[in-house]
Amino acid sequence: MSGALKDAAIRVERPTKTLRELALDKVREAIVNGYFRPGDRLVERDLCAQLGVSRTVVREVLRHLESEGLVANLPNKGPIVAQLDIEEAKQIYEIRGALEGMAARLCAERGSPEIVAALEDSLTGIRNSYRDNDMAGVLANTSSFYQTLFTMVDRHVAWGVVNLLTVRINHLRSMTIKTERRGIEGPAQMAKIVDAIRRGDGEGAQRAAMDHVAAASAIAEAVLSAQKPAE
Amino acid sequence: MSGALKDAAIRVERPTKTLRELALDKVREAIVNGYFRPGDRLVERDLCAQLGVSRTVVREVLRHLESEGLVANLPNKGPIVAQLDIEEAKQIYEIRGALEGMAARLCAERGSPEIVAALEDSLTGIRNSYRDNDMAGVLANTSSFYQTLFTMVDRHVAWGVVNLLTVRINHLRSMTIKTERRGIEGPAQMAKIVDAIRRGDGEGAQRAAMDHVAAASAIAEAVLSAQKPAE
DNA sequence: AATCGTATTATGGCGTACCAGATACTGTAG
DNA sequence: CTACAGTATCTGGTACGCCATAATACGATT
Repeated sequence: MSGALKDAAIRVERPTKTLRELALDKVREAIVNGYFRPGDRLVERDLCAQLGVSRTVVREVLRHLESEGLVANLPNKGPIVAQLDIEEAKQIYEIRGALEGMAARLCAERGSPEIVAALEDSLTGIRNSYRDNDMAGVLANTSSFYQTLFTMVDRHVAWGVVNLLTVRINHLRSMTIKTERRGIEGPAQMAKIVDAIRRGDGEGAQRAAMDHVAAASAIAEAVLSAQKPAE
Repeated sequence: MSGALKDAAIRVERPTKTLRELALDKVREAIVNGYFRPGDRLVERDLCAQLGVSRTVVREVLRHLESEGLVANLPNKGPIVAQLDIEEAKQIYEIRGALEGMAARLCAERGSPEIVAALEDSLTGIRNSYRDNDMAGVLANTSSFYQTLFTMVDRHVAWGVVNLLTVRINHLRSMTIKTERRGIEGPAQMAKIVDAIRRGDGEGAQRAAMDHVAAASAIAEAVLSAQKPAE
């Protein structure tokens, strides 16, 4: 074990990203940023030109995004950017609630001060970002908040699932955090989670986490249904 | 709307499975059936020959399986069949517990007799399959039991997540159901879920579902740790 | 003989060209 | 103005080739 760690420390960390991974990130970014809009067709050969890579790479990227749920494939028509159905979004929030609630409960039952400290770090990061109007910072710190929630109790698989689902609602997230009062209520709800964890109150931590997600879900639903008629 | 339905009814249901999907199913089957063992290298050109398709297709299939977690990609080495780590398996069972518990609770709160009827159908199917020693039937009926649990309350996304995770532990499942007494205890636990749903007892249904998964997890852990030294 | 450097091989990563089938568009003839 | 045929577009799929890298085998030098 310690030997393996020593090796890992010495290992020359060559950024051996394959072209495919780079392209994957680019396209995913383009989708979540809204450069490609939901319903847009993703023409393989056009993507080749825009990305400067071959069809082989583009096709693999499209397959990957398809299995992530960001891209849908119409038979004999080709891939399009997946539409985010409001029903689906609600389900994704519900699942996140279940899993984040579970993780919060586990954190509370673990009763480790490091967890509380790490969570509070992220939380002050969120507050500062809100104060500076740095929305990217809010997202990043929120993400790291949940990451510690999951990984401090070694729930990497659940964290992976949450991430997988989150990319599908990413542009929703960037809209909900801009909502009025979210800069106050969001951190307050998260502080409740941290408080319950500090008290070792598993039940309360779970409920607080689920409440927080439920609030986000409600905002997302409002945003989405307000936006729907405009399309 | 009715026009669309009529069209759908008339539509000639051509099995428009693309070659890629066929190959995907074949390889996935081969992995979960144990034809490819965990740790085996999956050499692209060999797979081309065995499947009778081109490298492009094989590569897309490998990417897909990679994002399903069935295949791992070693940098500069290539794809291998993913090893199922015991820790990961436990986490998968835990997530299933959370989601299936959620679905069971929703079913109970819905209070619809159709749900109970459908679940009992699957349950008798499981009992009959156990009686006939038809293990494939057990798996199929168990799957349909959970499918109704999720889809009758329109939780298709959660059902997708559960399916995604389940393929990774599929060979575990086929071992746990063969365990002694599982033919009695398994259906009994599931009957408890159905009972709670019939009573409209959401809390009880959730707990029963989580108990059932926990039991499966414990058996899987025993099987896996007994098997580990042999490797 | 041991070690170091080099050639070979296996394999994945990537690109290009080509064909078939489906679909959407377009222009022409009746 | 309509119907039909032809055409362009696009994906699905295949074949082939090139390059980079890792591992292994082999040979040369000290």
